[in-house]
Amino acid sequence: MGDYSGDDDDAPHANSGRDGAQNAIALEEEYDPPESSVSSPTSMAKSPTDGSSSAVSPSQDEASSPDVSSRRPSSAKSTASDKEKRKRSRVTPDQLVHLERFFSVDRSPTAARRREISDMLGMQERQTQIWFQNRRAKAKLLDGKSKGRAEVTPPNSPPELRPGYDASLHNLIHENDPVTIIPCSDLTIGTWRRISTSLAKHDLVAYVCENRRCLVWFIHSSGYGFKMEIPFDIIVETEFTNAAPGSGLASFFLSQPPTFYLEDVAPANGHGPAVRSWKRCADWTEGMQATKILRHDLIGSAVQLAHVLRNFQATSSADIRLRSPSYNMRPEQSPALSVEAMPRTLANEAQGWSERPDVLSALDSRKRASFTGQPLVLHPAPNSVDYSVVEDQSHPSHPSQHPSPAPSAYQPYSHMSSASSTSSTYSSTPLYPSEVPDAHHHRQQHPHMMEYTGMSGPQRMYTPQGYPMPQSAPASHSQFGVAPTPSPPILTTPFHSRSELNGMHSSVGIGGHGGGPLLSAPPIMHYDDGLDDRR
Amino acid sequence: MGDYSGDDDDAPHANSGRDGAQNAIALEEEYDPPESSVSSPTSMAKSPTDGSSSAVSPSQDEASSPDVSSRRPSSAKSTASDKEKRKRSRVTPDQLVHLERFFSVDRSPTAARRREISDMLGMQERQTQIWFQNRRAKAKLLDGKSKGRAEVTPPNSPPELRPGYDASLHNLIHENDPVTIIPCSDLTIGTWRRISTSLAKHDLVAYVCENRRCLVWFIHSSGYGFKMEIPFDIIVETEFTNAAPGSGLASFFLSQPPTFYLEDVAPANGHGPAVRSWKRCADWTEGMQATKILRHDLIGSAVQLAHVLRNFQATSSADIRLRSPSYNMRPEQSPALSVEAMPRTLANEAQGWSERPDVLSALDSRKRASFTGQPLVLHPAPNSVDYSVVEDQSHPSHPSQHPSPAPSAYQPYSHMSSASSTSSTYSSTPLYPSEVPDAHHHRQQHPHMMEYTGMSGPQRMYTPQGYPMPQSAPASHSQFGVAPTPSPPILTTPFHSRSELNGMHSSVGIGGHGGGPLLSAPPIMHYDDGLDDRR
DNA sequence: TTCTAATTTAATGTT
DNA sequence: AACATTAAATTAGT
Repeated sequence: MGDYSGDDDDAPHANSGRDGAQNAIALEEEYDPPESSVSSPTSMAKSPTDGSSSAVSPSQDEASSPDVSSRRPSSAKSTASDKEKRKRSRVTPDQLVHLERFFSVDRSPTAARRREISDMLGMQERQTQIWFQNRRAKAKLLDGKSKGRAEVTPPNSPPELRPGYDASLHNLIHENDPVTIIPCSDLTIGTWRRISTSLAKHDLVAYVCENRRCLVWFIHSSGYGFKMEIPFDIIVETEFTNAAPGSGLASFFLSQPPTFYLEDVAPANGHGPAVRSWKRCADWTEGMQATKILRHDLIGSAVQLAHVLRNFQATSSADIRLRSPSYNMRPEQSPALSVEAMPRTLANEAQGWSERPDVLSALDSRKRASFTGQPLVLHPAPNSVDYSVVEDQSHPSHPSQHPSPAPSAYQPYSHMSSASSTSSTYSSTPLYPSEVPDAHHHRQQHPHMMEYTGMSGPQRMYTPQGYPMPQSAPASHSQFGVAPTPSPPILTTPFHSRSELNGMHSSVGIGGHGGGPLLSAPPIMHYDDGLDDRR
Repeated sequence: MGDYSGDDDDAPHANSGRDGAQNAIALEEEYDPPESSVSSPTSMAKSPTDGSSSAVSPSQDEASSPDVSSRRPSSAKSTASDKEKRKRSRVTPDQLVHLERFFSVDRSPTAARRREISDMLGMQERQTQIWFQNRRAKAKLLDGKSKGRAEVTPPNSPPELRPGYDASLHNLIHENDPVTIIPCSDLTIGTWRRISTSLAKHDLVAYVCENRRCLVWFIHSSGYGFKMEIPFDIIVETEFTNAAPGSGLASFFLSQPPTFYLEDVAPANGHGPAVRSWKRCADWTEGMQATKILRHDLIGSAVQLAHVLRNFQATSSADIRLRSPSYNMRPEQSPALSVEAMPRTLANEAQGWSERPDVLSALDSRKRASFTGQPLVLHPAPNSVDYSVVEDQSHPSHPSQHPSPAPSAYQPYSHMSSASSTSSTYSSTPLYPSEVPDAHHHRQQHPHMMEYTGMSGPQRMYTPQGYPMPQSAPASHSQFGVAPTPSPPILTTPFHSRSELNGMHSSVGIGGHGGGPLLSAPPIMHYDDGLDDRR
């Protein structure tokens, strides 16, 4: 009855038209089987030992003696050294680093993308494919596990970082100091906006580094890591507003622009598995807005954000005013922020971010919902809510955290300039072709958004002076010969739009598939002068 | 480095359209009512194994008395359990056994046939269809692989069993002892004849088992395995004649009937995947001719046969006379055996074997050509031809195999009775309705054929006495309730004529589609008393 | 033992 | 139906 495809009728498949040739996928292309042992006659299924994936074997020596050339451990595959049995190639540590990065960007790369990766890393495509498969399986297992745990996690437990303590996340940000993760979903600076696709993907991570006394926004885009650090000392004011239930908007008002970093991956040069370090660089936000606009809006876990802000109040210097969390959970009731509250998203979309409209709109609506919540009313922090100190495990939390100095009265920032000055400011440094000043103006229609939008004077001076602008680096500087460097995280989420927007992979580079028009901005290149990551 | 081709070209597959957003969901498929299906609750990936095995596991007892209920591993539980995404059902071991059998008969069953199978096995039709698809893919892969390997095989290598060492073949015959395959195409015993459709299908396999000191004819028909074993010691004489170039006819003259076996498949009783064993049984040849006619004619590879015969000479007991290979390659010159030499095929055809006349006639003409070759002249074995011992690899051949007791002089069998006695003999046990005594008489026109045709006395005693006749087993004894067991390999090749001969499936049973009139013989049933396969 | 590379199988989607 | 591809499950190797 419910036959699924007509399909009946016997097939006169005399064709055996073998070999699409192109595919090669497969199951072992290259069964070069001089004598591969059919192995046990027990069952035909059992003896897959035959030469499936020969080649590759990254010789083990490179584990210890790392030689950059390890990238292509098997380039001269014809060595014939391999007897037969050699199954199980090992992925080298540096290969692993990159694989993990690629994975964090796109868990299911297309065949074409896999091929790129394979070329870059000197792996067989089959290997790469299998690696991703297994990695996906592992990931699913892991976050299935963590999820299962999360469900079991008592909701009353203190808002420390998730018990899960995502190791891959910490590997991603590779900070040497302990950090406290702040789950977040959305970061907005001016018209520049970054949306996290899912918490699991870690494309947007906020965290606090107590040791270095700074807040950090980490962004993972196109396989590369970006971050900006905000020293506690330049945070002049914070605001907190409840948005959706459980979710809050924290606004940080700075006295100076943050410091920008870019991940530098030295492919196992000399020895040791691929050194990744943070290199200081120029503002990589679109239009360098983060240099000009000193207000940062972060949407994330209400309790965690509240806790972080409260902590600020305790530890940061004198002029910090904690505007405090407000816990009136009435998200739908206050239409203070209408849809127009987020006009910048429209601007972003106008820039060509149209792929996956379904997801986009979904996220957008979610975001709007966030902003339709409580307006930015300032309440004093309810002391009744007592959260323990949020600390990274393995991190000895500072015992005395200056138990909340008396919050002084709210004092608005007088040094803010008008919106008009803002527009003039950044139009004077037209570094990004994709820059859209209009969006900026548009945004200013809402008072909450424009309030701290413009800023003048001293901050401007700080901007890209000693630090390289992305465009200035030579293209040949990339790690791989293959049109390498990532585009800066201009905006939006890193969507690997399986795009078929044509064969753009050759020109766009590593993480660039699907970037679309956004990638018209010149790629950021690594810059490694004396500036190294401080710590 | 031909491994990943297409490397050079710039991946023109912009088409590699990955999920186009919308389809990603695709959960809507929901192609079936929540009925059967093993349905592993998706989340707990680890457990499906236990679920399937435990649910199905035919306990020990029902291995002997195959319970029909095992057919539906999930029938009872099917109710509410399958909540969510019913993914990845697993085919149970016993289902698998039967699927493999069906597959061996017909790789591409029609939709109707699939439906039968699905019903029998308690699978969804969709599952069955997919299983066959995947199985075909696997088969293609496999024999593509083996073929590629076979081509590499040096043709100059000694006529040992092919280096290919067809694992599937060995799986098919599942002998515990090492064996030496004798490629062959045609086996004739009296009017009973078995033609191999192609070597690849393994529907007729001859092999030598040195350990057990016997020759074996293995037949795969209708998904079931049959074999008869001929102990070296009962081979009183052999003949060899060249037939077509490279092909020879070996005749074996026995002192007793061979021993008959039937494959018994115990569907994974208790644990372990489906135990297949050889059960002794009654003569399954048409009219039990193999019990009465002690001459076996085997056509196969000349060199291999010659080698085997020569080996006999060395290892077998006294009264064996090797009539020897004659290597006069003059196939066309001796019309000693005319077309009338093979009247039995006509008889066979008269019995209704008319399907696929194209193939039949083709084979027939080939066979005739074989017999028009050198007449059965007996030459001494040319010692100049020295073949190394044919042994299965990985088999430590027994050093001392009763080093041939002193061969006594050839003594013709005096106890053989006339043809008339023969007819009376087997008419006294009219077990096979389809038995055709006429054919027998007909056959006797040829001296070579009639020489050992009749036999009496002791051999008769050996016949189906302690061994079950196929008919004697109760029909309910089958594993499936559905007219289960195979017909004996009455004659001819196992042709799965996608028959559409109408809905005969309900009565004929598992492998029976397309059997046509031949299936009028009652099916052989499994018999499992104390007799187990010896080894 | 755990982890991971590789294999096998059921299923899906595409053509 | 073939074909490619994948998720799920399993098998091994270190």
